[in-house]
Amino acid sequence: MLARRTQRQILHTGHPAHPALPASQPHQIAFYTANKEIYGQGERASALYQVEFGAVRLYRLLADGRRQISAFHVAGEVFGFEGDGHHHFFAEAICNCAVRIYRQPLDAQLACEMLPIALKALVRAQEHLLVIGRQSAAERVAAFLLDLHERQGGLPQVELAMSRTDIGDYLGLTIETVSRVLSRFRSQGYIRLKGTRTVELVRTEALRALCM
Amino acid sequence: MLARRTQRQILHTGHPAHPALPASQPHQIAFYTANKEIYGQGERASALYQVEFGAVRLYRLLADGRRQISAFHVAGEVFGFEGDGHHHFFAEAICNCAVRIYRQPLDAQLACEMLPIALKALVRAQEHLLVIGRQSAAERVAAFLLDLHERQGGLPQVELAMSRTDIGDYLGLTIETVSRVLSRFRSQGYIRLKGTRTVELVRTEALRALCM
DNA sequence: CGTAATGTTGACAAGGGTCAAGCTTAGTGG
DNA sequence: CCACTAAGCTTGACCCTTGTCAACATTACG
Repeated sequence: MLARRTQRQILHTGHPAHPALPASQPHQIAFYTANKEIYGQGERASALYQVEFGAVRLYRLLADGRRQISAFHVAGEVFGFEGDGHHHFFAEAICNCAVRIYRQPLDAQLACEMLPIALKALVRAQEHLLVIGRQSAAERVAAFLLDLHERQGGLPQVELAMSRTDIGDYLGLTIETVSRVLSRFRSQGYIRLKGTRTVELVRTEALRALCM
Repeated sequence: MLARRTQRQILHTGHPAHPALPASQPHQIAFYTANKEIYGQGERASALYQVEFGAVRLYRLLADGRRQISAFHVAGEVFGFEGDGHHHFFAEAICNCAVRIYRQPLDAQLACEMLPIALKALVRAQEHLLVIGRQSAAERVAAFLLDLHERQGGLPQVELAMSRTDIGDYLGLTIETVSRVLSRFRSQGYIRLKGTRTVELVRTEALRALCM
């Protein structure tokens, strides 16, 4: 059903499934199919977005098409605050997903709510700089798997919403390198691959030791 | 004189040389000599810092000593907001420098002032991810020189406050690679080196073309 | 002026990128 | 329900950029 939608759909609701921004006014939910743009670089930033279900990627492009994904966002997470009134990044749906949109003036109360979210995003971005700037391919992939692992509640089964291309563009690697590292982790018994998008972490401590 | 100080010095003043945080209470200025720690990872975060003169580096370390500098801050810039009450990074003086320290409770007014600063830092960090994740050594160094160039008001002479080691740790490169790229830029006529810490940008447009 | 820290350059090695071929999976239509 | 196709993924061979190690040069400082 969702896969057939080519336009985004808007509907109104007052019952968020995840903790909503407390200061929130009436808001909308928008649905997007895989790879649909949520907003584009340079567009006027006029709202905050909270993922209801599915997953979203934020990225930037170089002139020749090289892409860096700066963050993935999953259910409950907020994105789209970008300061000076214009988006500096692209936001796209990774898979079919729903996004709650908050349009409201930036007042003191909203600033108080946004600040901790923005600071958390800042810490995440700066930690990611360490991963990309100073860690090897294996360390990056291990850190990525462990990050998803934690965000999915610590279950051994980790579901990858994103393609190898997305993972590569997030970690500053090529898809071939990502694939090779995953294959090596499997042959080392660190993980089991159940289909290309499901990873079972078998030796979590070994992965953790890798990226200390 | 300053170089002789081994402890930081505190003094009080009410006349900032740069735009201060408007909501500021009485505050202090602290002096640091080169390589002195301003705060450490894990320390309780209880203040905001504004560079009065000199330059500061923020960084993180891996267990084996690999270092990633996430940002340099120069006169007028604010740093040290880190959300959940603890610093996630180290802050150190690059050279002799003075830092204005604001200690005050986080209220709505302060949140309103901090939000745009935090968002700007976030955008900078995410842009830096693109540089480190997807650009070659030459592109990274070019982007770095142009960034300093702009922050120093567009003068052709760019003063490097930091060592090659710092530049390497900021760009995710080794000092040897940084040095080689600078030498190549010089032999290509893109820059002139007047001592190791002064770079004159001769063909700015060539550098700009490099990192598009 | 001498010493230590910092920076440069060269030779070599290795990690990861590129290109290409083949394999899997999911989606489509007969 | 199966076969076909296209997209996504894996694997191999090769190469290039950058890292490593080492020697030397330069600068800063006592």
